[in-house]
Amino acid sequence: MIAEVIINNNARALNRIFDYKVPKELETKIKIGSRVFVPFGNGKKLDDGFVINLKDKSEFECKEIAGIEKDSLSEFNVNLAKLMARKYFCNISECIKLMLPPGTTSKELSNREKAKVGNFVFLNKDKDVVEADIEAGLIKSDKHKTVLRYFIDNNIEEGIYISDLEVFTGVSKAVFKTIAKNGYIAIKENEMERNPFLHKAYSRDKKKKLNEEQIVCFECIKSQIDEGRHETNLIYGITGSGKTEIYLQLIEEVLNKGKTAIVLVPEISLTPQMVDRFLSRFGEEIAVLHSKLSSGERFDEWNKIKDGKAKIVIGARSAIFAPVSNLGIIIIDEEHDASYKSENTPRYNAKDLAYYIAKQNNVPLVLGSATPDITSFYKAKNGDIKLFTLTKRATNAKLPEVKIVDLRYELSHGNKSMISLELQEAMKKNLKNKKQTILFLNRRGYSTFIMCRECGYVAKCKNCDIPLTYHRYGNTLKCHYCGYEQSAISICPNCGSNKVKYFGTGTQKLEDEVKELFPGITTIRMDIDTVGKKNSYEEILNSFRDEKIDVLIGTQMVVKGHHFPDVTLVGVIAADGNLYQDDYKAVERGFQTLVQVSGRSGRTEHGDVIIQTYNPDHYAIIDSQKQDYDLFYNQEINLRKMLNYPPFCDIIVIRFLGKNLSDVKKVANSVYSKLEKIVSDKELLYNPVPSPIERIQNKYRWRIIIKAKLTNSLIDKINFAANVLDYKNKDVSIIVDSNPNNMV
DNA sequence: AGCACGCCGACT
DNA sequence: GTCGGCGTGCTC
Repeated sequence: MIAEVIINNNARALNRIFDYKVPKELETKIKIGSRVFVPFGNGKKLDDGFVINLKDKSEFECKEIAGIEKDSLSEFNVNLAKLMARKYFCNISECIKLMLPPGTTSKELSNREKAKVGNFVFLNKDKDVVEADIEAGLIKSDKHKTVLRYFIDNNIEEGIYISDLEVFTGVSKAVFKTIAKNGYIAIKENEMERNPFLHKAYSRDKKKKLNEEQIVCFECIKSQIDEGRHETNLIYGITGSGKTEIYLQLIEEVLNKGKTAIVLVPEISLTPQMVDRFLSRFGEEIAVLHSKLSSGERFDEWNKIKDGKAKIVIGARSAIFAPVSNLGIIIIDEEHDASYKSENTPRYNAKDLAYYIAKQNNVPLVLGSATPDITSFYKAKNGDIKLFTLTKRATNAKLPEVKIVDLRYELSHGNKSMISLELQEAMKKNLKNKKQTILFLNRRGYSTFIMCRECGYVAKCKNCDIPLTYHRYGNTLKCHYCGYEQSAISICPNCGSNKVKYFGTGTQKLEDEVKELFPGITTIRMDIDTVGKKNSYEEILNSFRDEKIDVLIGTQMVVKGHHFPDVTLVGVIAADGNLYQDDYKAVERGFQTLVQVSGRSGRTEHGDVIIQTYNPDHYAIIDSQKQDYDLFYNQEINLRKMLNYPPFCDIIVIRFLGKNLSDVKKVANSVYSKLEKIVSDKELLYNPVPSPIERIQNKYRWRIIIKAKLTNSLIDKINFAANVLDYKNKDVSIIVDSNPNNMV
């Protein structure tokens, strides 16, 4: 018996099959999807790999499989990984990794199996004490220090699996015993199953009565569940129209049939409040997968699913790979959200995969949004997916009143502030009524542009082609792409003049301006600079609500989720930022953001929204003022058709990155000339050009764009022309991405 | 990716 | 002489 094995390695050159003999004693155990270790190359160490096929003979002289590991993959997942590798231009092993228990894919794991006995390690002394002892030189062994530092640096409070600790620190169990003897750590057997909800009190919530629109939708999808039939459904319903209640009742149907459910939500809306909603309906039958879980927690959740203890999985994008058995439904909430598309290898789109998985399993896929993805809505209009429209709000709240302020007028009438007179008045009124205000500005920092007015010099990052942003805290200039930092300048490094001026407004300056305009008010700022630590996103929003802070100032982060009953005014400081980007999705995203941020105002009583813009005539702005998605859709889809953008084709971006500009150009041109010879005239191929930001982190970036349906034949052509192995001596990486979120 | 092989220059 | 730089090629 011969096994076809994929080596677990990201190297492009190893993305192919290697044949191995299956030893007699493993013949009954081995199957497609088995994780095995095999001798590979000249190294004495065994590599790990995955069996993707079994056959009788091989044309090669084969080595023998050395052993089989406990983790394995389903045959379904093997096929999914193959399909993904092809469609997303990456290695099969990179796709398989998404489907394995988290934290089990690193190389040194061959002895993991016996280590997985459930021993937990805890820090036994106060962090400060341990830190002080290290500083004082009381702990001499480097290994001891490594282990203790690991606890301190990663803030591990609830203990960690002993096997994980071995892997993460590279220190063996024997050493842990010594450290335990010295009293710094404690090793406890099977102390507990960590449960992220352990300390959470939740109340049981009864199901709500559905209105007529909801019933139509529910019954139709229920019939798909009953009949074991795949169908893609789009629930298009304004905020508060009760989409979640439909999800909950559909899940109940699925559970009654002994099946399981996957619910995908955008990472940012995976909040305790959101999870509470599911918890209070279904109790602890749910597993939650998101980026804030520690590796141990993540591993626990994964096993809860695998063992069938959890029947409902809620998670961000990668939860689509959760190891559920007997799947009954897939739900994707806020389906328009950009986070469903991965911007790292494998650059998969969870929505496409959900469609494939649901179809293969004969279960319904449910998409929900108040502002659906243009492509989804197009498919719904065409009848490819079923459309359900919810127009009635469950609560009686009315939509807020939205006003547009023309910033050109403000400027010409001498108002240099970023806050228009109209917004100032509205804020004044709101403050007087003791209500809360949210100000949205998608630029962080203090000043966003630093220029010498004598010679025109602009302060730019030394690693990227990007102007630096001034941050008042620390008096530094920062690059928002690579994180480069330097101290602020007052004298031009080019001409020596002192006429260096700081232009542009970020959230920090806006906060200052607000405080100046309204002395004595309380403000809180939310952007990457204030949201860093675990949970602090939640903390900021909680203190905004609970401490009744007057004004919340934030970037994109303030747009989503959260009911703030006392917010009756939302101000959008500059709505234009994104509308004219070199990106076909920019306008769609701009519209969605404006509608969503407007939705923060007046959740329980009358609310106002003021949108400031230099382009008051832009349809995205006008339509968001009217909060009219259908109108926006009609204009946008016409434009997409005219310009031949998705959904009428796919946009495939081939990126070339490298330290040496001429090599980057050379490779791009060479790939282009290969493509030129093989693409059909329906596949529009564009010349290699520099990316909008030509250099980031000292790497030059060029790109080729193809506008065409990404068919299997086009995939083959691209794989042929953009083969990295042809150029490996040039040190240029080639990344292929279809329908990316942004084109930078 | 890692590792060996092999072909060159520069040192105890 | 031989140590070690890294370009090339292979892994069932």
